[in-house]
Amino acid sequence: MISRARLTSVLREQSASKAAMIAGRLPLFGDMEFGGVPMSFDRNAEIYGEGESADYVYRVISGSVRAYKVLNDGRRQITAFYLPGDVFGIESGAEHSNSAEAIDKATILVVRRSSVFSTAENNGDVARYLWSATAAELKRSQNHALLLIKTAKERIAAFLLEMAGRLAGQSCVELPMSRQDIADYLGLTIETVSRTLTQLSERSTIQFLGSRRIVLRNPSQLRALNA
Amino acid sequence: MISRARLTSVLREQSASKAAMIAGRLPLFGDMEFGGVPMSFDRNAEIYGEGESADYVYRVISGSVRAYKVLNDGRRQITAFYLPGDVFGIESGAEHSNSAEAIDKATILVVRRSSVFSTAENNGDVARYLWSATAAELKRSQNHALLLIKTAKERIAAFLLEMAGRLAGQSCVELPMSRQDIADYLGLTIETVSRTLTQLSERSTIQFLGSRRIVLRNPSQLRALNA
DNA sequence: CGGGGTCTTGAATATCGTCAATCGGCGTGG
DNA sequence: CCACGCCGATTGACGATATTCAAGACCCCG
Repeated sequence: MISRARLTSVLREQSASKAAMIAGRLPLFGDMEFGGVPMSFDRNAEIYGEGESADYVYRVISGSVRAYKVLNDGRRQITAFYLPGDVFGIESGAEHSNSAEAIDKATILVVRRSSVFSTAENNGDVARYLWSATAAELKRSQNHALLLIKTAKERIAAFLLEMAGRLAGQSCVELPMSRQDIADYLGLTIETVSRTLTQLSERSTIQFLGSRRIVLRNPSQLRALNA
Repeated sequence: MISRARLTSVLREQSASKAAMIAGRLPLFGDMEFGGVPMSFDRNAEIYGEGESADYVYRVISGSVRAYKVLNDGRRQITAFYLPGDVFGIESGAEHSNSAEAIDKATILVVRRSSVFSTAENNGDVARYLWSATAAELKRSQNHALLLIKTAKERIAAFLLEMAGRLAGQSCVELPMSRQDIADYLGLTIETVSRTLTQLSERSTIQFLGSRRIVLRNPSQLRALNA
């Protein structure tokens, strides 16, 4: 994993030389580009921690990311999974309100917050983007809360449908995250997740091609579960 | 309840005469005022519904409000309670992403969205306020999701502490909402809420002065539960 | 007083969690 | 190339917590 000290120095360097702008031409959102640096994170490497100063904004280039909060006794609630193309880490305040880690080896575009914010001062489109991105997160969060009042079967069904939609799937979904990650996202235990998936497989609603490769044989059956 | 047609006509009238601006002088947020109208809503009256056009922004003057989403089988998740001073109904998109109802007889300041938005175009402070209000909602929503993975006792404790804090309490909290509202906020049943409150009362962590008036006898005990 | 809604309480059940053992894939090293 | 060991996933038996169904108490308002 690349330390935060290293990140700072990389960005300082880049800012001086504008090397990345010349080389990369990577837009942060839409077609808007702010001269960020693509960085590589190892599996399980921390990208930022809850309470840390929110000095950067991120975009997934490849791989996947989990954002989460933890209770003092260790229980973890994953608030979101971010997949290639997703922007995350935008904060209105000074600090990150949750933590983020790479799920697998991931490449993340890292952009200075100040670079985005100062542009937003004069550019209404950028300001609106920041707001609408936050509003979209809010919607997702509220739908996530709605998930957490459902039964285990319903939560799993909703999860599979969400992932199938976002992974722009062929007929087959390749999940990047472990059973523990799924459990912590859905507010269940790893055992309940496993058992429920097994049940769905027995009813041939889904089919396993390895524990993380899943074919949705009967999506409408899943949708029916999706109260 | 005042119908939406009536609301529209009230606001059109007001907009022409500016009567409310002269009479009311009611700021929407901070000291920013946009010429809204105070309106009265009966107990359980709908303020807006999920999916409706988000043409207005609201601020509680007196009384209290619940915002919620429902699953198609009727299960309801209350996403937030709004108390006097709280602003709600701000949307980045065109539609409301949840519904809102008055919990008790409430007076709500209703402001045209277009009036706020057009100001935000030229006024960075207003634009920033809109964004930071959405970001604050996002934080609350994520903490709410964190609530939903806790045990019943922990959820009740967190709820009591939250309400005690927001109701600017003396030693005594006067809850405006029913047990059913609490249950739907915490993802529990009404019976579990009732039983858990009874337990806390038996251990004299709290004391009842009527079913909705509660004294927090031992807040630190509640905080200890608040994992 | 009486009635309707809200709240509480009780007993039985169901769902999910816990604890524990086993399986299975995969990479490493002999 | 095969054996071992590790980590993740599955499965089973049991238990705890919250739900369900049902009855009764309380309280406010007419």
